[in-house]
Amino acid sequence: MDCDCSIIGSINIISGKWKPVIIWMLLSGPRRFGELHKGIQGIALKVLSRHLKELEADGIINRKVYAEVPPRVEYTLTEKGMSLNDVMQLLVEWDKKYKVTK
Amino acid sequence: MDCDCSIIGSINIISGKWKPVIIWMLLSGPRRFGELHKGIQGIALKVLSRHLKELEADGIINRKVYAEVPPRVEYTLTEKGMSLNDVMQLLVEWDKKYKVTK
DNA sequence: CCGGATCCTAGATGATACTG
DNA sequence: CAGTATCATCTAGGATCCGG
Repeated sequence: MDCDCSIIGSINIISGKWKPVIIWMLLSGPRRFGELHKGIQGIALKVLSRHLKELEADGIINRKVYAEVPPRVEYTLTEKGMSLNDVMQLLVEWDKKYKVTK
Repeated sequence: MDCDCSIIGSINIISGKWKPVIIWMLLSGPRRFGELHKGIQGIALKVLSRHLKELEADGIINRKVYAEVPPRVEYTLTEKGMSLNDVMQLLVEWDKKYKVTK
């Protein structure tokens, strides 16, 4: 293929059962690991952990560790991650328009 | 969850290794089963078949069967499917901007 | 030519217990 | 608190054979 690959690349990044939700939550501000876990109903710790690592590797989010007791880790969106806002908004609008989500 | 679900719904529809490519191909006009199979390098027949059924079930594409010999089946986008054009374009632009696809 | 039916594999997801 | 380790499960994806 040729023209199609550009779509696959971007889709892959937000593909994953929970990645869009993670991004969505971070769009409204920094979140700690525990907050994400609590906010995303039903996600397994392991999955959240791996998704966060993948998103970090893709340059979508930043991971900031505070050397405190108790430990604290905050996740924020990078500029690249922020730019996904448009895409997310469009998807939400599209969903509303066509009542995809029941 | 609540606000997040709207994203999951729309993501799920275009989630799948080849669905974006299928939609992308159909955006430029109707395609026959064989054309899609030939155009999408490396996809298995079964996968293409299932993806098409799912997309049809989701109301994204139409399946038109011609009672001819040899058999002919054409797939076209529904209005709902067409409306994904904006999303796809945005994804492509986003990819270009951030060089996601190598 | 267009797929449906089957079987198979790998990776994604989930639940629980354990560590720095 | 923020994960990792481990085990079980689930599902998408792929290959092949067969029928309309």
